[in-house]
Amino acid sequence: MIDELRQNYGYLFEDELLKEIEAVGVVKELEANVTLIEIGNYIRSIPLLIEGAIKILREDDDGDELVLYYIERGDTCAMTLSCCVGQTKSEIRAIAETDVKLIMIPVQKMSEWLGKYKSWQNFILQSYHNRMLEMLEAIDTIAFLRMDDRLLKYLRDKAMVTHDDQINATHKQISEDLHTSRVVISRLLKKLENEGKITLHRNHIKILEL
DNA sequence: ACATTAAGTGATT
DNA sequence: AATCACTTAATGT
Repeated sequence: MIDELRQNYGYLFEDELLKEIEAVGVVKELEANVTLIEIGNYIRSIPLLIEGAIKILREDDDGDELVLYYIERGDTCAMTLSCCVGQTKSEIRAIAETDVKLIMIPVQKMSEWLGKYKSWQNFILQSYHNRMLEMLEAIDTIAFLRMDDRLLKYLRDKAMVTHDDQINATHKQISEDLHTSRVVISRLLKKLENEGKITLHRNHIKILEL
């Protein structure tokens, strides 16, 4: 575990902190599409991502989902942090986008380290900041962009996060992520295909250029 | 061969 | 951009 830690966080944290993380953290491996955090859950530990990607969703009153942002290697979840500190319920749902390996850190340690390690403090603050920026971007996308732009961004994000130019999702799943109807996605995807940016197949999409 | 599920399309709001 | 109604195509049993 210490090797994986070094590899992914070594440049961020000092040795002492890495050792503490090793002593107290629990490694977890999850398959794709497993729910890590459900809305309303209380959170008792902080995830540090080693491998894979996690998708953070918000759910509205009707139970419709909306993707807020993705967490990747070297990230942690900002929502988790605010929940832990405030001892409140989770406002979001976290689902493993790919197979995922992560280290869970108990809340107490995480706040203890805040005072103890400058690097940890920076890490937390930095990741909070990044998440904030991503959130703003997500809001912009929803409020100001039309569906076709949102779809493009979605495809780009998804390809980036999975490190693959093949996207395995049905039009229906995409439409649910983007909070729209399947028909609209089909039409927009068709348009992108005609523009030569993607090719469509049953159950997956191949990205040519974005 | 038949049922099921994914995707494509025209018309309407 | 959403919804309906319907078609076509791919896949599973």
